[in-house]
Amino acid sequence: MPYDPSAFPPFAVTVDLVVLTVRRHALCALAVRRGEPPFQGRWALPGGFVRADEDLAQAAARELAEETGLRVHDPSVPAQDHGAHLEQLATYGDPKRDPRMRVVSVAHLALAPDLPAPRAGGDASNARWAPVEELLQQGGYGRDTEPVAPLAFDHAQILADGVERARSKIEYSSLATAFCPPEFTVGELRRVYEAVWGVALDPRNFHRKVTGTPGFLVPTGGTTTRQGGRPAQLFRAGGATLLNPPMLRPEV
Amino acid sequence: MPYDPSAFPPFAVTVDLVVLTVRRHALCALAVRRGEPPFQGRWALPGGFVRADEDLAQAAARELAEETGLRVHDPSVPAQDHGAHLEQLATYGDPKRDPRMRVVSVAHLALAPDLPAPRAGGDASNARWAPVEELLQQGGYGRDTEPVAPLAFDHAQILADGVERARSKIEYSSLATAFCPPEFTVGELRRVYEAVWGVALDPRNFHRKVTGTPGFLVPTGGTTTRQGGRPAQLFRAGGATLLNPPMLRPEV
DNA sequence: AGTGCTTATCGTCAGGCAGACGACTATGAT
DNA sequence: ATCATAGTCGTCTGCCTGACGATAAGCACT
Repeated sequence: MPYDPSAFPPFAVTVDLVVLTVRRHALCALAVRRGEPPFQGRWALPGGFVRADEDLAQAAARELAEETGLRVHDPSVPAQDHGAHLEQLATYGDPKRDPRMRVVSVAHLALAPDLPAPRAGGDASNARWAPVEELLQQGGYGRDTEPVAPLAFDHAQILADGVERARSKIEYSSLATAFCPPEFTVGELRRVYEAVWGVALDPRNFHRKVTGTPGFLVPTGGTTTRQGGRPAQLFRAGGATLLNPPMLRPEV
Repeated sequence: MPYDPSAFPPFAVTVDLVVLTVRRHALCALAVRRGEPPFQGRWALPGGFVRADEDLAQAAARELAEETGLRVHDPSVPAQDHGAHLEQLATYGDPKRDPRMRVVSVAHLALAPDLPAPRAGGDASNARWAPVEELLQQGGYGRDTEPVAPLAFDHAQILADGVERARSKIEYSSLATAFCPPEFTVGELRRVYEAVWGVALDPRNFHRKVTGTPGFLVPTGGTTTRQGGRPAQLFRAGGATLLNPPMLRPEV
């Protein structure tokens, strides 16, 4: 069968981003306000079309930089100590997910430390960090007792999948450190787990677990007192990327 | 910005399938021989274009049925006791992955019990089950001391990702039962783990683990002796889909 | 300076689970 | 009858976790 362009239907391919961070003890996602139909005025995940000469990961990294200014952390650059974690999440291709045309969206998951105010192409009022609980509740009320419309398209599903991926992945990997600044304390790391999982963890057992896992944390020698209380040792993420045995998420 | 078809480049979207099964104590994948360029005559993963009105999962299920005759197991049909497991794996979209045009492929992972001879549109010589080791070794020799060409396109990467997904997912889920017939013994299930992981497991500890996990296995009352030796109890997969604590994969 | 509050860090103890492995059972093959 | 094969039940030891007591070292008061 020779190459026949009419043998397959054309698709538009986009990348959508679930960008997560931890702010004020809550897991938050980046949302942008749609300026055009469909779903005009509603909140959505950031994203855009994949360009003709671009890999999917490149497109996701480009969109992430455009929306947040974040560079993606590249393991091949050892000196580069900052930058977000970015990974492919899943692909969504329901024929009716975009009323305009057939769009297949390759969703990506990005994890970032707490950032300054977001920018969406320079317009701050059209982008915000919102607690994922608030974005996922359908037709409820947000923090300001302001009615919240569901996310545009199937973005609520994408966000839920991204949050679930993050929740499960910090169990068995060092991914939680992606939410932390380059140097952090055990308590700050514990608060990341608590925010992402929405549970309280025993500080003593947590401390034993993370400091007792070889290669997970590397002490930098410094201490800090930015949390109040007794000064805490500062750490950097160690080379170990897998956590074995995993951190156990408490039952329910 | 109004809707402008020229604002985004057109893509072809395909689904590719990593269909895994366990045959003769080895993890095998379904491969089909390409009948046309590019990569004519080389082995590849089964797959095809997504149709205009089709969801991605529907397209994958359709391709799976066309290649193997397998129906996908639908949890909403309780009486249906056979059928493959099918899940989305990842999406591959390098601009040069197909020399003809820009193709984004949404790979899916399917797990099936040992099947009769494969069929590829009725032509058996163009489809086969091959041990994944054989398909993944680059330019080596297969079981018949016959030189093996690498898989077409980026299918070696896709297969490797699918195998890795299967290997890790049987740790913490009941997915290994998808490789078994509807009724199976503890030993048969253990041989699945051994084939997928490529290790030997202690039969006594394995038996204790799987029979001691509530809801994982349900005895059917019958016994069988198809493996030789003492007759073994027959089980069906229980309702538990998550295995907690997980089955531990031995080190290295 | 002292008191109280906060957070960090170290220790102890009991229970659960996994790895190693012995022992016994029930079939088919010779 | 004996052996080979596979299945099933126990035992023991070590590791890890959850629960929680105790101490350390800062800050904000008075």
